[in-house]
Formats: sequence, structure tokens, C-alpha cells
Amino acid sequence: MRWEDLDQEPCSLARTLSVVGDRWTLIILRDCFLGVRRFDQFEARLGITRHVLADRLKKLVAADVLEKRPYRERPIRHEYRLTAKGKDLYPVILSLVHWGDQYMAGPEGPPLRHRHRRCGQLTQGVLICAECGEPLTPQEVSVEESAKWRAAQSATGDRSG
Amino acid sequence: MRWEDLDQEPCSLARTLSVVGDRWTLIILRDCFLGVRRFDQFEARLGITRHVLADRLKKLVAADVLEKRPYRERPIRHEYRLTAKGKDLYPVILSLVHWGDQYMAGPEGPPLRHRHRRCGQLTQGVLICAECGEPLTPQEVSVEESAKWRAAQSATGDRSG
DNA sequence: CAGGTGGGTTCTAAAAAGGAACGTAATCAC
DNA sequence: GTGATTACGTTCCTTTTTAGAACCCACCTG
Repeated sequence: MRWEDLDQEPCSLARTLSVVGDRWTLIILRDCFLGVRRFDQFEARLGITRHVLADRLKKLVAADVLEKRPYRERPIRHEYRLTAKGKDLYPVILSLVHWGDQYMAGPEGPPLRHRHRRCGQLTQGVLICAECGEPLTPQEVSVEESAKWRAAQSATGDRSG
Repeated sequence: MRWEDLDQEPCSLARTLSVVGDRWTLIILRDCFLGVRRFDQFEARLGITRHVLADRLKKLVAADVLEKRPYRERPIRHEYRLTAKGKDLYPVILSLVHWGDQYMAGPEGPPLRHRHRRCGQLTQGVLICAECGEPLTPQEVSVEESAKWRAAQSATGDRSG
């Protein structure tokens, strides 16, 4: 399967990965959440080639995850900012960071800590059920094919997930 | 920066992506959570080449995210199962799926729904603060460099995130 | 005018992925 | 007991991506 076909898959995970599923995109977005906005700042922080950076920024703008807005005319200069859609990737990033803190940190522990300003504590994210508030575990979640989907697809033999 | 160097970065996100940060790995893990365990099942469901599948499974086993265990001798056959470390990636996958459900679904809506068996409802995951229980938003979370880290790194000019 | 900055694009070489065929050990169908 | 099938890879070759460095252009500074 080609990269460009991923967003046609009947699977929300595959479609999401068609936007953020490569080595660099999520690291760029991490920096966006840390306040980085300009091409040369990304380049200096990221150890990424300019070529790939320009390509990823273009794709993120096309996907409406970032927006490119001018911050100066003459010469025209742009900055990249998270859209609402982009900001909604925050739980994804925090989940990844949390897992890395647990399993990939060296003996010095994780390099960064997250403080929840609302309550003042150092925090970790926990994923809970929006309905009952209990933590979600794989054992307790079952997956059902949507009825609309079944109807729309009928007998096409689609693999879905 | 090369792929293999990512796990040395002083950033838990980068280190996590050194394990799961490519086009296929998370899709393979999705299938693991759906109960898929054997090479040919992955192959049939995934539209992935055998070459890449074998490589990713090997890397996931090396990273202790999956374990390879025999389910039959003569001829010896193995299956791949999530370890505890692998199961802890569940919030990552669910966050990605949730975002895809919101932003990447077509007019028919998302293909799969998730039912929380504990409470019986169709559910979405919400990321909350482990300390106070409120949802975590990027505006309300600030990032601090760990004191241990600062000490250990002293003045090396590391870019961290 | 020389040099620097911001934001790219173009070039070539290396790495990764796609696609198909091949290998192998056992088992099944006839 | 020959031939096909299953399970699980590996090999070979082609196409796509990435890395790495150089180049370009508009403007600004001195």
C-alpha cells in the first residue's frame, strides 16, 4: 500500500497516520506546542533537513493542522501556528511522551516534566472513558463495526479496523 | 538525523517515535489489540509487504513491545503477543483513533465504534490530569526541565524538548 | 557594494519500501 | 508417494523517500 492511499482506508488510525505517521511530523508538532513558529527555529532545533522540513510544513498546512500566516510584509515572512484541529492532537503527543517517560528514559529519568497549572501538580495524562470516567484498558473496550458503515460498504470484502 | 539516533534524543517523544514512529508499526499494533497474532494474518489484513512486516515484527520484539512465542512445535510456529510494555501503548492508539474519528471520517462517520464494557456505553477517550482529574489542555500544561537532567547535562548545549 | 538573514528549491547519493519470486519444513488430499 | 497447501520467512530488483550540501532570491545593515 502506498502512503497516499492510507487516508482512504476504512480505519481512523490509518487515516490519522496518513497525516502524522512519519518520523518527523509529530516532532515538528511537539515544537509547535512548545511555541516554535518559524522555519529557521524548527531547523535549528530539529536536526532535520530543510527539504523535509519544508515538505512536512506544506503537508501539515494542506491538512489544516497548521496555518501559515504572515507576520511581516516586505519582505513577506510567515509563521506556522496550530489550528484547532492541530491543537486537538495534544492528547496524542502527551500519550506518546508519557509512554516514553515510562519506558525509554535513561537512569536520569525523563528530561521534561509537565505541570498542570490548573491544579499546580506535576502530572501525567490518564485516558478515561468519557461516559463513566474510569480508565480505559484494552481488555474492557470492545470494538463494533458501525451500522452505517456496514450498510454503505455492503459486500465489498473490505478489511476494516 | 538518522532514524537510529532518535532513541538517544533528550526527548521522550523522539524516543517513543524511534519505536513506533513509522508508517506501519502502529497499524501492526492496532491489529495486535484486535487480537491478530500470526504472520499471515497480519499480511492478509495489512496490505504490507512481507519484507517490511518481518522487519517491523523483529524490531517490535527487540523493543520488548511484542513477544514471539511458539504455539506449535514440528514445524515450529510462532505467534506475536503484546507485552505489558506494548499494552501500555493503548492510550496512544486510542488517541489517534479518536482524532481520526473526529477529523478524517467521511460522511458515513467512523468505521468502528468502541464500547466500554465496564459501563456499557459507546465511548471516546478523554485525557485527564492524573492528579486533579480535569481534562488536560495545552494551555494549562507547562513544561519544566527536570533538575536531574539539568545537572547531568550541564553545559553541553543540548537541544531538548 | 559586501555580507547577513529568512525561507525556501535543486542536486546527488544513500536508505527504505514496494513487488514479485524463491526456499523450506511439515502436512493434507488423492 | 506425488502434488498442492500452509506458515514464515529471505532474496533480488525497482521505485520512493531521506539525507546532506549547495544554490537562489528578496530584503536589510553598514
